Amino acid sequence: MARSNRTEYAILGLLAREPMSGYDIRNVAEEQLGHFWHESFGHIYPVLKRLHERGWVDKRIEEGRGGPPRHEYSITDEGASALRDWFGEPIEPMPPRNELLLRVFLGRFADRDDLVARIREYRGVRASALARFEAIQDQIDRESTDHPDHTFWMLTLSAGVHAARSAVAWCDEALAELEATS
Amino acid sequence: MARSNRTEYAILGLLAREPMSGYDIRNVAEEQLGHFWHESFGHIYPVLKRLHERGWVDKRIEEGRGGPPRHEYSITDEGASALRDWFGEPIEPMPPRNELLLRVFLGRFADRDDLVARIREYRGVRASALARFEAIQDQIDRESTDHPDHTFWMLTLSAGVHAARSAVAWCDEALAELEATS
DNA sequence: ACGACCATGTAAGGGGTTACATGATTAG
DNA sequence: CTAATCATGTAACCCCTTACATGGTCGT
Repeated sequence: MARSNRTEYAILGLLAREPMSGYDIRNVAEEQLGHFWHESFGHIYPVLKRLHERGWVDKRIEEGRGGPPRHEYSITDEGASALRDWFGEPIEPMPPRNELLLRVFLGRFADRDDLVARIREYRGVRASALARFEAIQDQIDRESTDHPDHTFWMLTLSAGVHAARSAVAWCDEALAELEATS
Repeated sequence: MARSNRTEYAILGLLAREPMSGYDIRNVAEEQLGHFWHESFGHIYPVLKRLHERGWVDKRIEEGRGGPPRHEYSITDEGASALRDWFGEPIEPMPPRNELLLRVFLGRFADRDDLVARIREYRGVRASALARFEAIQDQIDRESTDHPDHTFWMLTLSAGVHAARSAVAWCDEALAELEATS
């Protein structure tokens, strides 16, 4: 039941870096956390409200700028302390749900061509992710080696590279196997 | 909104292998799909009911055996056809949610020791998974090379091995990095 | 004029987990 | 005697996504 709310801490963490609006949070999440995290508007706004009620974030409203007023949120001391505590807690693993592997496992009931097509699709996605990660690695290394987040960015990128490389390797192995025994 | 119901096909696929009860499905899922898929009782029973109403599975009730009667489900022709169709559909990727990487990304706000502890925990989990997968690979190769599912089992296991190996490699890299700049 | 971007939020609803309720059989 | 296994199912509940509602500004 408890199912700790990971979105709360994701948002809190982003606000620890700099004050932002819900809209900004969404964009930052997409651009910078995109390969390992996701947040949608429909969830961000209610969570932000909750965080505010709890006193973990402050809210400042920018009025008079056409369209709805912008709500800028910033982390409070209480929020920062909650964030620090969170890092101390063990991570409860998510129950796995890998649909590609489910299909492969049940592959006996599939048309061989369908199976191959799915793996090829997946290989394409992962190969282009790999190229993207490597490009960003180069870029960050050229531009911002002294940023306080540098080490952490590089580590998450490296995780992406490792995962994508092994995914591509597995796809190649699987495709070879399935095409050999076609 | 659609959000195709992956549980339906997981269950259907297991019933395609052999007729089973909800209880059996849970056990098979845990033992054989455990490393890439998960199902809980609270979800299996309602889905099974839905599948039956839709005519994708048949139900046979074994009465008089102490405790609640056992419901044995088997796939119908309609169900088998729906399953085959499913393999033809592209896989809609799940939005990613990797809490360890989220924490690493926000690592600037963490105690270094907490971060290291989380990565070590994760490394332990993945390293023991790796050992388990390799043991099962050996076992299957010794015992059931002629099983109709052999190729597919080996492919899912190999995916597990690839993923676990790359996870362990990343952890070692990350730990070295974090301990060097402590 | 039109689309992209800025910006907030609500409503509906599905998918899935956990806890609860119930109870017989079997192995140690 | 007790714990594990067999076996079904419901209720509560949360997390999160998608779709909808609304509208101003800016670039082309």
